[in-house]
Amino acid sequence: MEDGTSRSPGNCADTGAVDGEFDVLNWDAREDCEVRQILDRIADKWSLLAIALLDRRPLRFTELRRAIDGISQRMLARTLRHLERDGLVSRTVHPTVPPRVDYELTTLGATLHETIKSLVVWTEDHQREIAEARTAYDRRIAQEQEQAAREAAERDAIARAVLTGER
Amino acid sequence: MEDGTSRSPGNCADTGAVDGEFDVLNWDAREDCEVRQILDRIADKWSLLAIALLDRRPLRFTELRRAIDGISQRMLARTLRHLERDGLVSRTVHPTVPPRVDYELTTLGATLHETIKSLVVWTEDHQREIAEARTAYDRRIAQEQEQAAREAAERDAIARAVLTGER
DNA sequence: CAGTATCCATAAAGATACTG
DNA sequence: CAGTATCTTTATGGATACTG
Repeated sequence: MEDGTSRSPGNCADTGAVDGEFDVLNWDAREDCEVRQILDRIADKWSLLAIALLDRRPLRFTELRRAIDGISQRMLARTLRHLERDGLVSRTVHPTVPPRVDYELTTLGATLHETIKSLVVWTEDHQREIAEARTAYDRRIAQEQEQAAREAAERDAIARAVLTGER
Repeated sequence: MEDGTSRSPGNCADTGAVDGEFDVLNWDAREDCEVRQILDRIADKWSLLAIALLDRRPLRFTELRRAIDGISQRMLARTLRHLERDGLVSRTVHPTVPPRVDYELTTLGATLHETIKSLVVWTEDHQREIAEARTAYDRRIAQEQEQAAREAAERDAIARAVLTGER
């Protein structure tokens, strides 16, 4: 069996009313902070997709597996157990033959989905901008490398010329 | 040098106006979908924190390193390059001695921060609920295991009794 | 069907050392 | 200071076998 988050409890949001300016660099500073742990969990690649998909209707294990392209059986099981443990997803076993297990968002999970959705919507809205930024960046890097190569070649040529002259 | 996202372009949001019900399981189904790739990037553990921290003011490399507890130099450099490539963060080199490099959110990055913030706020708001859910889950699992152990012991006892009787 | 358990190959993250 | 290069460790994914 694999373990989940069994490290130190480490709650860090108990700083009370401190200086607002310094709080900035402190709000989720410590790694063992509970908020950081939760964020790591829900901002996870697979968790995000699972929650997004479960919003519409309950889904079975295999339905999720098919819907989330690229996830392994192991990772899906793991992700679902984590989400269940955090109270975001409920697992319902129907005592039928063959067995049927439905996963669905809890009330808590549904509230999370709202913010997740805004993230997805943002991504869709700015997809093109990001693609353009990437293209521009890659082009710039390529140009810089070419430039560096040219300069290196030039230095080489000068060095060779000097050596030839000295000879 | 490490490469970034250089796989197939794979845009999948071009399905136009299809059946809304089926679109659900298709909206980010394919792994090489551009939206999926962007989500994986921005929903990343470190990216999230970097963007959250950069919202307040520009920060230097080392400031970020100190502010994001637990991040390695390598991962910070990597994360920042990714964010820069995606046009979310700008990198400004000041030609001073010692060198000074400022990172700050771009306009695009600032819009993303809005949704990231809602995620962080959600986490803070529901931190306690999640903690309770975890405790309840862990307790339930422990009880189930105890129960299973008891049943196994009982079966053992019965089996032994039968064997004794047969003997 | 819905998993868990295990072994293995690979990829990502971490630690460390070194450079402009 | 702001990184890159390199090596090590850990996490993840794939395949397979096995339960209830």
